[in-house]
Amino acid sequence: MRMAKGVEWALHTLLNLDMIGGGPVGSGQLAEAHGLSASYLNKQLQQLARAGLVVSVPGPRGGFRLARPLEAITLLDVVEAIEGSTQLFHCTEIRCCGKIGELSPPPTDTCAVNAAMRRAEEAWRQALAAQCLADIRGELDRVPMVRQVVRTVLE
Amino acid sequence: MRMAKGVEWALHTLLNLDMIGGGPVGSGQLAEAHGLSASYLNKQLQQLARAGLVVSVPGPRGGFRLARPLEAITLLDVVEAIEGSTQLFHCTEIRCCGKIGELSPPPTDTCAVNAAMRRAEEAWRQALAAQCLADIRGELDRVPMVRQVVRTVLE
DNA sequence: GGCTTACTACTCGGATACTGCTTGTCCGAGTTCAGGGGG
DNA sequence: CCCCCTGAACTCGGACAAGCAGTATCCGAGTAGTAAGCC
Repeated sequence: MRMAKGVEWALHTLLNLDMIGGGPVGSGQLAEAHGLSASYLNKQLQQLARAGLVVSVPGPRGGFRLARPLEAITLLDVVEAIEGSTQLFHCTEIRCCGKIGELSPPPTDTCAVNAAMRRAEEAWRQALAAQCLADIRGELDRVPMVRQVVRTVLE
Repeated sequence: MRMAKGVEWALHTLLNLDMIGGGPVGSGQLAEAHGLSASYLNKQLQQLARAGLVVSVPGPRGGFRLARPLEAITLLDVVEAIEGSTQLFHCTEIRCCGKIGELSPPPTDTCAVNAAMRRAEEAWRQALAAQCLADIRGELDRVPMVRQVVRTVLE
């Protein structure tokens, strides 16, 4: 049970896009900034574009730019954009299978195991939604040099 | 990012082991109760045994039985026993790679992105640790028939 | 009749294949820009 | 001198492989129970 590596890539890339300002930046440059695979990062950026977090500009001098300020992008937005779903536990209703399932009456309520796992996941989702990327940028700005470095690398 | 199916199997099996009472039950019977693969369920039970949630009894009339009451087994115990780790996000320190990494000074603090994800996961872990299997059994007992069915199936 | 002993059947336990998803790569569609030619 | 047209280069976008963790299976090690043989 590991989160896709693309989430980490997307988070850092979104932060970089914010520091550079408004102009679109190509996936090649963004990948080079952190030594990533350009094609694969491009794939993740397409996911972000579909989710409405970035907008893609085709053609030369094109690339990706933020669709909205970091204050309006939560960790949950990014995780859902990349992973597609934040549901960790998938109930297969095994309580209805096998000998126990045959002898038991068809259940009317939701599975208690499923409900308990859902409660825990909801706490995770809320914690993800409570943190926006602007908060992380705030921590990054404690070292003032990083902003300078990003602008130098991405021109 | 899906939780392993074995977690669901383990949770239902632990609940069944509690309803049956004290005697050890073989993985074959436990699997048949929910129409699962006996060999694979056995593998999960071994993980639970290593984690100290159940004790294994070898030989004929052997099997598995609970190592402690359901009040002392949390959802976190089960998830960690099966998954091995509850760390979803793995920071690969890409901030130190590529052009940005070369130009930036070696960081002293922990990655801000990593810290934010850890905070969210901690909320999940706490929600898992706050729920014990006895709570789930309490919900199951609302339908009094299930206890009867389990005892009939597992003899 | 009671004890010992060998055997059998049944269980866990770990080593061994298979499957699906994450990861990674490649090439085509579309667009902007530049340069040359014509009016 | 200005406008139009053609070409090229660069970008995104989706289709196509490789690697790995989760899934599933099988067979061997060990033990309790049983039944036969012996004292």
